[in-house]
Amino acid sequence: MEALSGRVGVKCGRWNPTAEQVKVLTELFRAGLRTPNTEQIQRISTYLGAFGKVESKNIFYWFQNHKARERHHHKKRRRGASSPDSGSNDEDGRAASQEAEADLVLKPPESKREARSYSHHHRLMTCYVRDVVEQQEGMWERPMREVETLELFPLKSYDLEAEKVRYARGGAGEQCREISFFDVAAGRDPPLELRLCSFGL
Amino acid sequence: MEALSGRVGVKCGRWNPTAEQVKVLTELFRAGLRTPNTEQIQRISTYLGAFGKVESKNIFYWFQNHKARERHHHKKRRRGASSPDSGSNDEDGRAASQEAEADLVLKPPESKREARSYSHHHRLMTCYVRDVVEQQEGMWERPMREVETLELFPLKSYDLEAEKVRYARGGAGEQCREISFFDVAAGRDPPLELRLCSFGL
DNA sequence: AGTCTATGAATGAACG
DNA sequence: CGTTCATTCATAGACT
Repeated sequence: MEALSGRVGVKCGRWNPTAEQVKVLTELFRAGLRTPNTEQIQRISTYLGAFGKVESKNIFYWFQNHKARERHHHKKRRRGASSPDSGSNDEDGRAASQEAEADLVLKPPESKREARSYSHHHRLMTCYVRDVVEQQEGMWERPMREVETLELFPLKSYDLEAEKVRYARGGAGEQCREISFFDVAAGRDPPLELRLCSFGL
Repeated sequence: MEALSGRVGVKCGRWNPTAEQVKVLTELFRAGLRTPNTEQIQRISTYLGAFGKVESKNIFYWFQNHKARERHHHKKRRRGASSPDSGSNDEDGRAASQEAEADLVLKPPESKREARSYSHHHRLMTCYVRDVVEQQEGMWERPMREVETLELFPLKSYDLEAEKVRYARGGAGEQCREISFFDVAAGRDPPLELRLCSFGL
């Protein structure tokens, strides 16, 4: 059976969360996290990175989608019986990854003002390293890594048009690599205590 | 086959629309409905519920898939100029019910849950007219021909917003069709919740 | 048997 | 943030 929970295809065109990643995200969501702020996203992203490749934007989208969908049709929870997959596809065919089974312990938001933390996700910026590996004739032996920051999400012309949205999509001859996620480096605990504690190892 | 479509196997794992349900959905689609909003979905779902078990999300997915696939199938468009007005350029691959569209007046579902008295009625389905758009080689991607809404029934002064049907392309050769839902409670006429009238051709 | 295909379901990504 | 698009996974039914 294609019960290969470990996702098949491995189409590197789109993030395919692993079972562990989904589990963690789901837990966080269940715990109440709805709109993680940049810092939280970073943390989660970093944490989940241990289970597989993941970018911060994936985390961002995941929560956005999960939240939006929970209310669209998942609200009509009635079936239960079958519940094809979705929520609990786990079954963990086999914890593909090592037993780095991590559980998370997070404290519920202390106060209501928690959601206020997030404001602009436009703030998110990523640094890409563009390796100009043009192996063409007359290539400028200039392997300089041009680092440019670009917005993670294509913003609309509404605001911050001050910046130029450079689309650094994977182009021929040059590959982009993400080296860092956000413009901020969290060093302390976020206001909203969200801790990821892994135990078992 | 499941001519009776009375849900034979009862594969509770996946919705299996009955012939009647598919017919209605197909008609609605061919009539121009592409992305029903929540309310419309609810209506359709309720209506189709008389023919068999169905959830709102099924309706949602149905339209989503139908639209996506139709479009996906429309990629090879490479027709050589055909007679102007050559309305019938099927393209539909599987031309479902290309003809039987005429006067499809759905019989009122007789289920215990009848029409609840809606204090006010409003047009739930927009009616749009789309005339034949012959696709020529270079201009087939005509934006949206501003569809216009027309009413058959004496609608009150409802806002004629017409939900800016941004995507009206697709089914080339679309004739004039009209759909409309209206609440039964509004009148003491026989409980007809959904009426689908097609004309043209 | 097995394979195709149509299509229901899901979800990542993105738009407005 | 609600909505929509694009891909993909999964499976019932049809065909050989």
